[in-house]
Amino acid sequence: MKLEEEIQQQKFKSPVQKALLNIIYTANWLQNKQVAYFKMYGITPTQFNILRILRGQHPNSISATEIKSRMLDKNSDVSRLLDRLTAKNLVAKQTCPEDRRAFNVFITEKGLSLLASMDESVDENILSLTDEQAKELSHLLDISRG
Amino acid sequence: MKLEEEIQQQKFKSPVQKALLNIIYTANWLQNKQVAYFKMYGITPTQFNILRILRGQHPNSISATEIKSRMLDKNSDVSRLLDRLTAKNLVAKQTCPEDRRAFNVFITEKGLSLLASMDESVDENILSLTDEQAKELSHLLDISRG
DNA sequence: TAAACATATATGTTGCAACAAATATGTTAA
DNA sequence: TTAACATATTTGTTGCAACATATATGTTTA
Repeated sequence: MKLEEEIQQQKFKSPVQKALLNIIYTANWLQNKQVAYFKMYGITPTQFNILRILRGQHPNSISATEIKSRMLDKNSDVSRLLDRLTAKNLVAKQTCPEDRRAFNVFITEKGLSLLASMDESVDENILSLTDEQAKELSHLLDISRG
Repeated sequence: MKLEEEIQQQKFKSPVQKALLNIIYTANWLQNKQVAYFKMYGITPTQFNILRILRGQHPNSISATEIKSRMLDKNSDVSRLLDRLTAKNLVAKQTCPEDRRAFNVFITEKGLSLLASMDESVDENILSLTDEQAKELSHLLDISRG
């Protein structure tokens, strides 16, 4: 279904404005699907993003600042997000001996097995794109951010 | 800057998964820019979306349900969003005589002049795309939602 | 070495978002 | 015509998000 039909608007100021609305519309659509899926596992898409970042480092740990620099939403309140993940025993922290302001954060066994229990291919099955189309889309998005 | 650099991740499971992350990343990036801009006018991007929908109907009015069907985020809590806009006197409601469950919502003069005072071309200047690229991007996004 | 600055993280506050359920009105069909 | 269902919107509740500011530690430089 085209954007025009999804938001019942036939005319746009320009192709660029239409693309902007389309990005936001598509991201909301995606987000809503992801929220529904991740809810079955008791986490949010943002929390999933953090778990996946930490799994990439496993068995090493990284600081909250480094997590933030790798996150999809650079505005996230990492501190309290980690609190919630810690409360669920999905991640753990130790104060960093070299820099006592910082914490080393790592994913727990429980976090790893949560990820393992999830069908992460959902991620790929949500979007109806061929590899070629996906590459072109990523390229245009990269360009669009200047 | 490419997604790889933005989130410091070099490898992805597939081009499709990378495109998914890129959509979310770009939408967050966009959203953060818009929030900053609209804040100068005391509204949020979602509220702006509603005002623009209502301006498109002016001087007619539409119901909350119809507003929702035209919104970018189909999950919005339209009821309370309209409360907030009403409190700011940017929109107004009257109970609909034909269907007393519904309200007719319309934009006020104050709402119209707020929109007029804003430089709405920001919308178009945020994204660095040519018209051709924008069209191709919209097309790929339309496809991706299946 | 002490003051100024930078960095890492936490917290107080306010308001918005999400979910479920309620209310109120309208429509349909036995 | 009344019970069952559908639709339009509101509201209670809970928790998260955003913003500014605080705290604590580390680094630099006069």
